[in-house]
Amino acid sequence: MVPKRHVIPKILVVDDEPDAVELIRFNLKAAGYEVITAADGDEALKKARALLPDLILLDLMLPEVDGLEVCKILRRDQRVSATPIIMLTAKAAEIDRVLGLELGADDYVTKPFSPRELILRVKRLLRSGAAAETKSDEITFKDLHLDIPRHLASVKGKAVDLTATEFKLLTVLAQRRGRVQSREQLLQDVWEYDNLIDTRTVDTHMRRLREKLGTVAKYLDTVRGVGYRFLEE
Amino acid sequence: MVPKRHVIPKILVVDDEPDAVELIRFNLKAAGYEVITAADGDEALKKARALLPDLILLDLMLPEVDGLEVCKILRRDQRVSATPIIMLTAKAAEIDRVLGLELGADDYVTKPFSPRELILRVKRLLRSGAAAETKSDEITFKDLHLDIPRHLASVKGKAVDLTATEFKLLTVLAQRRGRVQSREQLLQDVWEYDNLIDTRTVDTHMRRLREKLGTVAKYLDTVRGVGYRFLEE
DNA sequence: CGGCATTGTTACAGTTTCGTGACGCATCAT
DNA sequence: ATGATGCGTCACGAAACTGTAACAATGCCG
Repeated sequence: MVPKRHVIPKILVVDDEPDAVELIRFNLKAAGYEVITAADGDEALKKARALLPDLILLDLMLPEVDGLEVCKILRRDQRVSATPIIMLTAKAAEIDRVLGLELGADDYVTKPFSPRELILRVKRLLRSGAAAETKSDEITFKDLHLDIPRHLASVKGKAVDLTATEFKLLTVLAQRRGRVQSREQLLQDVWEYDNLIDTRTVDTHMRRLREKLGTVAKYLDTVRGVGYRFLEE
Repeated sequence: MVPKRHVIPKILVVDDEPDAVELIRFNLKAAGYEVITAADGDEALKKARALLPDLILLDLMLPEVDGLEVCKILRRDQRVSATPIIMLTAKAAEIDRVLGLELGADDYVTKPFSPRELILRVKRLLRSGAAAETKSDEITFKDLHLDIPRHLASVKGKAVDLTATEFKLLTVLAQRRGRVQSREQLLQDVWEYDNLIDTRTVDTHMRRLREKLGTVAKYLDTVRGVGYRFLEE
């Protein structure tokens, strides 16, 4: 499903300005990544498909096929649709425009950027591994399937009837798979701003979820004294 | 936990020209920052690691270990790799600027600079929250791996089940690797303002940690009459 | 070697935290 | 209206965690 990760993360840098490419290459290599480059959209598409990089740094302004187009095409390609993409743009204002187009980049960096900032974003996206997956509007993990826009949950293909709150709680946990969420955090994200709610309420909803989820319940893990998490394995 | 930002941002100024240092110190203090200084590369490295400043002002030309080298070394050190660095350089030459940036500085200022300009850049970097948000959320050292957001500890890749307190204690020690922490200090950082607790409690938790950590236990070092530390080698 | 201070170890009781079932209230379609 | 459904809170018991004290072991000083 998700393309396998390389031991040394492989990063495809797509930019037509040689200076920028070299600066990025230097820093990524120093940070321990393998770097491949492409100077235009066609080359980018070819290399992305052939070499299956773990992450793509994509300049917005490219000759021929521009960055937006490349991004869209990549997102439609099964093999690379899950690969995180960081967009490079010259102007902060462009980000708004890009966001408006909803084309599924995972992060944005405006030029000029500090290498440290870039590396940090790269690290973050690579670490979150499931980056693309968590952004998508469906989540499948083990026996569980969540279709977020349709508000449908199923275990082993069998629909499970969840209330709105239960669904949202499960979604938040599944999207942050592996990471512990405190009750406060969950209240904020699931119940939104309603700080008047008792933290123990979360427990009750967890219980109801567990009850309904059958075999999936064992992935709903309590971390005593901290919060809850959706197990990764 | 992530090393917390100091309430008053602490800035390390590294320069071997006393006049320049004083000028900077005066202006930073006037702007409400705490200032510490180092006159050469070795001192800079030591202080950066021991005092964990929120930002570093680093002169490019230093006796012994020069600024570039210091920058490189700091970037490799997990504890300070996320600390923003501003390079100070006497030469306006573009070459130096690029070199500095490639080595991971976040900004640069050419001498002579106006105090106002310097303060503005300092503020910008501190504000960008870069420091806080980017401090590493995992720690790997020898056989030990700590993933803080996931609340996972593992030794040689095998998960170790730690309670909330144990996890936090270990995290604090690992983050301050090499430095001895007094029991009082640990109580403050791990137990947070709960000064009613007996210092011997720390001992008990250390024991529990050692028991659970197997081969890593040998890095949990007792400094008789002082406290505990996580050994560096 | 002996005495003192400090730390390691063990056991245990008190406390905290969590899962669970029950309850009352609000909403809503019938 | 009324019954069903969802939600938030509460109370209780079980289990896990934590702090402390008491004792053993160790290091340190002369």
